[in-house]
Amino acid sequence: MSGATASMGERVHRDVAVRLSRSDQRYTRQRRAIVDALGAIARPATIGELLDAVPGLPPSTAYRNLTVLASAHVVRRVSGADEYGRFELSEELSGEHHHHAVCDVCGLVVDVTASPVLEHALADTARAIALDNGFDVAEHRLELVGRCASCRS
Amino acid sequence: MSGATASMGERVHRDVAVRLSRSDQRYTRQRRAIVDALGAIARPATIGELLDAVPGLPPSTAYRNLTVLASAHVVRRVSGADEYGRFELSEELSGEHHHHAVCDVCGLVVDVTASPVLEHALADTARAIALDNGFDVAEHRLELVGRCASCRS
DNA sequence: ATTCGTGCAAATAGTTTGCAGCAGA
DNA sequence: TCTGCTGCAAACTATTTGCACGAAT
Repeated sequence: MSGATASMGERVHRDVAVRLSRSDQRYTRQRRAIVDALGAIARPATIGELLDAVPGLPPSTAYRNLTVLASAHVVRRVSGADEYGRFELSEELSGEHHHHAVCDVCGLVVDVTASPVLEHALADTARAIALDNGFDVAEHRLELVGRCASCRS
Repeated sequence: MSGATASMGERVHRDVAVRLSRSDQRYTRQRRAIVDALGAIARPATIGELLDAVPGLPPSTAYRNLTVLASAHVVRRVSGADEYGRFELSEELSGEHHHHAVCDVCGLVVDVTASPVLEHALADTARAIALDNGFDVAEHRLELVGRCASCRS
């Protein structure tokens, strides 16, 4: 496996650069570092985790850049069980549609993927429920709540 | 319909009292007011909404009581699109299993219910996905993301 | 009576903003 | 070069805590 130090695929960085330039934004050292860190962590990360993962990244810059990256659809804001801002690379970038499993003890959030068959079934059900409720739905998210391995004691 | 002023069903209050006494907690004026307000609002409410709904409720008391009520399983903490603490009565109390539709423009969260058939299909799918991912799942939540009526402009 | 809840005010933590200097396109 | 990003520090806002008084069992 490639280390967390190595930058992630050039493809991703190129993609990010394009998305940013669309909004007249630059792809800078810190933004690159944030994207790399999110790629390395590989699950929704809190601001605190990001600050730890990128030494020398001041909170103000982190917040500002996450806002910018979110509006450029490079990252997405996720909410877990507790109230901490969590961010992950957008699905368009990471290339895989996934859902989340949330530990109701420690708040950890991990990614889970559904097989195509299950994903299809899920999408159908979500669409039907939305229809029944007159909601104009763009997207569905499934959250599995339970215990993570380390809280299962 | 019964007004928002009237206290909600006695059954609910009795149930809350029992749950609280189990943890050696008292069912006080403010806790009662919070339960009534959540019942009247009928969707996940932010702290701010609660403070408005219950005149004379100081923030400190609201936070403290919501924490107590949450650990007594009277209310549940919910997260929406933005980062605000939101609370709703627990499903065991309100008696109905439901999901949430989140407006990705204004952050409003409303309850949606699924027909028994759809709910069953959803539960099956969720269980299968959890199984595939080796997650010990207690509960599933579906979130529909889209636009609420007033943001649909 | 005794223990816990309440409300005020002060303390904290998380997040946002102003501004002068550095860096990317 | 020219505009926008960065980092520091100050400002805010949301949430938590200490403490003396009032209320529930």
